Amino acid sequence: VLPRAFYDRPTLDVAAALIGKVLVHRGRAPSAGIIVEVEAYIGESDPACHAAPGPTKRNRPLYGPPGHAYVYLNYGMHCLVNVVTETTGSPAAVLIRALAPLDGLSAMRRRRARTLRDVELCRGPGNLTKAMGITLAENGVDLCGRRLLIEDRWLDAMTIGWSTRIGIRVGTDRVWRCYAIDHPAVSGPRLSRSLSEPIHARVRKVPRDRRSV
DNA sequence: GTAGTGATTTTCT
DNA sequence: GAAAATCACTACA
Repeated sequence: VLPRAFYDRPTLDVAAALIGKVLVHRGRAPSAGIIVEVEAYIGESDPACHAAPGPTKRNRPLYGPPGHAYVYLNYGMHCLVNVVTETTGSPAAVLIRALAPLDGLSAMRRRRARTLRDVELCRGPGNLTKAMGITLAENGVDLCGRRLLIEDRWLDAMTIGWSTRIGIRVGTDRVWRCYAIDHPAVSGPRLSRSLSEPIHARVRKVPRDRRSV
């Protein structure tokens, strides 16, 4: 299980290191999935970060200690889960956007739809919380506890790439989306080897010091 | 595969 | 009262 020190670092480092780690929810019906896509939201100067207006009741977990969950309701119907990074008082987090399902697939189908293929179960930030059974009840929980946590398992290496963040109207200039290249469970437009020019012109290879697994 | 549209509720102004 | 870090559905190529 990742210790608090893992989250107590620059957010982009945490984002890159999360790809290939395993999100585990031990709820009523335990489930787990490999993280394949994340986005960083950093500080009050980031217009897309919920800390942009300064401290409010809603964004309180962002200002709290690292290694806690920040779950909120988006568009009135989807729960989105973030992991809080950086030291107390420094509001930043990494949004989990997609997982490759690993354990508890039948529970995921029960919570979503029985007909879905494996790679569709946790593709998209709203979809993954539904599949994993993560709700507003998990807002603020300590990821160093036993209910909701992230594990470092012995898994195959993944090649990661970066792009601009998707699904937002502001702050689209920052290249803070990190994902496993060519993984079918990644949401949104994905790189295709068949295209001579990548869909995301801003995708680049990750620097050696940001490479994970 | 892409494009358009509506659901729905919390938060903050 | 507007906006929001989305999704599923439809139509169409």
